Amino acid sequence: MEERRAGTLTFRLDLSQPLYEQILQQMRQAIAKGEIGLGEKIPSVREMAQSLRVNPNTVSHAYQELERDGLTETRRGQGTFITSSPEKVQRFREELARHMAREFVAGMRAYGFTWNDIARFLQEAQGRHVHE
Amino acid sequence: MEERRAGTLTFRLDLSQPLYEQILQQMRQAIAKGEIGLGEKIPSVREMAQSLRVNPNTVSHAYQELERDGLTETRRGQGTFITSSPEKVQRFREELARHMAREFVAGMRAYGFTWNDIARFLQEAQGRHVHE
DNA sequence: TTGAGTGTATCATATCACATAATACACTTG
DNA sequence: CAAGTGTATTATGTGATATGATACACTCAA
Repeated sequence: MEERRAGTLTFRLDLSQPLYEQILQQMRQAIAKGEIGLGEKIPSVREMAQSLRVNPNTVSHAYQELERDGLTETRRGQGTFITSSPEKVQRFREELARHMAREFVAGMRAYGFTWNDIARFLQEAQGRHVHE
Repeated sequence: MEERRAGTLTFRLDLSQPLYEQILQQMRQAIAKGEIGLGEKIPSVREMAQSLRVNPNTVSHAYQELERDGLTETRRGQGTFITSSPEKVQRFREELARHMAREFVAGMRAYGFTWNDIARFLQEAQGRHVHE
């Protein structure tokens, strides 16, 4: 429920999930939405840890996952930077979306829902948002 | 990866999730799909534990969640039975589907995907299944 | 060259969820 | 009464997570 700022980013952390997972996901979302520019430097592990009031190891864990995602590059002695390759971000977004969609459809089918059911509940869920 | 049988049911358990969660989900799915008849008795805690080669406490944990779902009724000294109310099963299915759809749409939007994106990836995911 | 700031690695410690094991209790039925 | 129900309790063990304290290799500006 509480907001914590780190540079231009804002984080919401709670106890429902591992901290490093929450940091990781919110960083992924910020990158995917272009809220951090390509090639931009993100706060250092120690800075981020202090801003979020979290242990540096926890931030480091999240940063290492980001690099495995291909979303960041770390330069020893310099810091961690968003990848300057739009293709890598795009690839991440597509793989993620495909994964989420597959999981959702498979999950619904495991409970016996047909494609028509799925479409119906999605329409209902969409109603809660502005159509873009 | 391994299949374990308990009465008419078949379970697949691994180490990727808590055991009680896997038992719970697969029971929910069996009930939602009508693979267990309304009012039917399900294996006792000890039976199920032996069939699945799992601790009775673990099975008990799953059974108690099932009752919280409104999917089963427990009669002390007799056993655990699927609810005989079709409405309760229907209600569970609807609430579950609504929840899954909302979570999915919200998750996709958190990464900046529009409704058109969502529809596109869903079509792609659907292609992996038979249209019913 | 030095010092401050990078990411990273390694200990130790603590907590929590999960699973198991062993018992025990209240209840129902044959 | 005996066997089979679900449930509760206590103890033990394990793994993931988080913290804290240090240390190391690297880069860059002063």
